[in-house]
Amino acid sequence: MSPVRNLRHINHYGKNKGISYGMRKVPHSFFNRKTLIVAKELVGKYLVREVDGETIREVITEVEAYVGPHDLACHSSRGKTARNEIMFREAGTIYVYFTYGMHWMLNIVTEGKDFPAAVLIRGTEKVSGPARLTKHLSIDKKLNGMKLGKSSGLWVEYPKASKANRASKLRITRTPRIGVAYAGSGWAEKPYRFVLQN
DNA sequence: GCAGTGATCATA
DNA sequence: ATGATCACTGCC
Repeated sequence: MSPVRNLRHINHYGKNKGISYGMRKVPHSFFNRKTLIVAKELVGKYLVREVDGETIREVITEVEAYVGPHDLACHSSRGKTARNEIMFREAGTIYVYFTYGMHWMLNIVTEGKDFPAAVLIRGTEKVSGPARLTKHLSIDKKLNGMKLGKSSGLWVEYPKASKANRASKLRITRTPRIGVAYAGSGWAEKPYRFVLQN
């Protein structure tokens, strides 16, 4: 059984009624680490959305790291603004912003308070593309500034340790980030996008 | 290949 | 106040 099939099996196991047997919530401390580490480790974990009594639980397949104010592709690279002040908050805070007049982007704040960095969630097993993902999961500005957890109805889970998932090795590839060609000094080319291979 | 669509931000 | 931009998508 391939690693991904193994994860899908676990996903299916805990699916209905919002129950998550064998799953554990990722603590906020998970996000209070270097953004590249957080990004890479988010791939293969489960994004959980609880809204209107329904629970959606899907494997995260694609993310990008925006590593701090020195990163010229990062919103915080030109100082604090009304929009990006969320990025200066504690790790595990949800940063949702609006772009192109119609799309919501989902990010999770990383690293220490007052260090503005985040991971953009770009896709799950069911949907690819950051704007399609937020539409699929009913994510918009109402979540902006909330923390991951029951109160926001959005969090991340991972399978409890077991022989099955300890044996699974995820195949993750790294590429440059999408849509950041404007970023100078080599930041556009940095391989900060992490994708789970099928 | 590019239109759509409007908040956000820099400039003034 | 104004104009350019935009961590995108879908249709041509």
